[in-house]
Amino acid sequence: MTASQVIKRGELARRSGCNLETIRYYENIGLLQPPERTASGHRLYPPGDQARLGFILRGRDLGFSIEELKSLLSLVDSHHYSCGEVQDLTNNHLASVRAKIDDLTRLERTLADVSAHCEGGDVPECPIIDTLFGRGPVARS
Amino acid sequence: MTASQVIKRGELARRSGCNLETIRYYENIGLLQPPERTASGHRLYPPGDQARLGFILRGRDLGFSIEELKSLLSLVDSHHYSCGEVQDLTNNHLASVRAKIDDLTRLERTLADVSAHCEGGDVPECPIIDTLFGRGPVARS
DNA sequence: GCTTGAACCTGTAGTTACTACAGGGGGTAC
DNA sequence: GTACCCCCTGTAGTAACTACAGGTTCAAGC
Repeated sequence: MTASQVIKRGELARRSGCNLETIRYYENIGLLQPPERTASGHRLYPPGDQARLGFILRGRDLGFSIEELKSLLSLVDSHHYSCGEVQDLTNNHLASVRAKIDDLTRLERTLADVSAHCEGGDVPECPIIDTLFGRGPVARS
Repeated sequence: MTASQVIKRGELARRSGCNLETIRYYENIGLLQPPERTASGHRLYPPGDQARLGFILRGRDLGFSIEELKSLLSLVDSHHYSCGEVQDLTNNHLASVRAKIDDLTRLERTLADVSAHCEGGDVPECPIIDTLFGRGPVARS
């Protein structure tokens, strides 16, 4: 961990693949601590901050919300979290992902069903439009 | 279609199950036409408007975006749409729903995997945290 | 030493699809 | 007449960014 590992915002964005503005946004909402600055005000990120941003980005990739990540990071910051607490948060999140998949799967079946009833082509009657007007075979859930 | 079928916004909200404010929102963004008003400015919705709101709500239930519904409604309003155009819009939407399901399913597998590696309990080492820090077995996609 | 251009700084507005609120007017029942 | 609900308007808040305007600062080349 030498001084050469301290980088500015642009370089952090490049290395992490994160949008430049998003880094500032994460600082504004308290997900990233305000880093040290140069005399002229440029932000300087040590390796610890780089790892923390990586944590956040992987968490977002896994669909954790900002609030969930705040909870996870405050556990990490406390240095005395238990594996059970982390697993609870993860399992709650997993349950909501599964619920979303179920919703979308039902949606997909309905859409496929309604589209299958449609002959396409140039006719001016359309069972999809009928469905949306509540006249068709597929009702609003 | 008698005059008694003309209703005010609150009644339309109750009958449709739509939030009161949402009706005004749909008018603001051009999904619903500005209705007739009483002398004192209260909105009056005839059955046609009630059916149109039903169309919009069923469309939203099926996951169509506001922009997609604008396209569908402008087809309907043109009175010379073809079934094929409607089916194209529906199939595009269906494809994006399926893509979302695929994304979430991959997510679900990763989360289930990472949670399964975690023993829970009071130990201070956690494979979920390790994963998020990029030290674990599950990499960022 | 000077110039150029990229990188950085700030605050603010836009995105989606609503939802909620403040502050006021209208309608009706008692 | 007064209580109370409904309706009106404009505006701000939500999630998670992204983009922009308008202004410094840095680093390289001459």
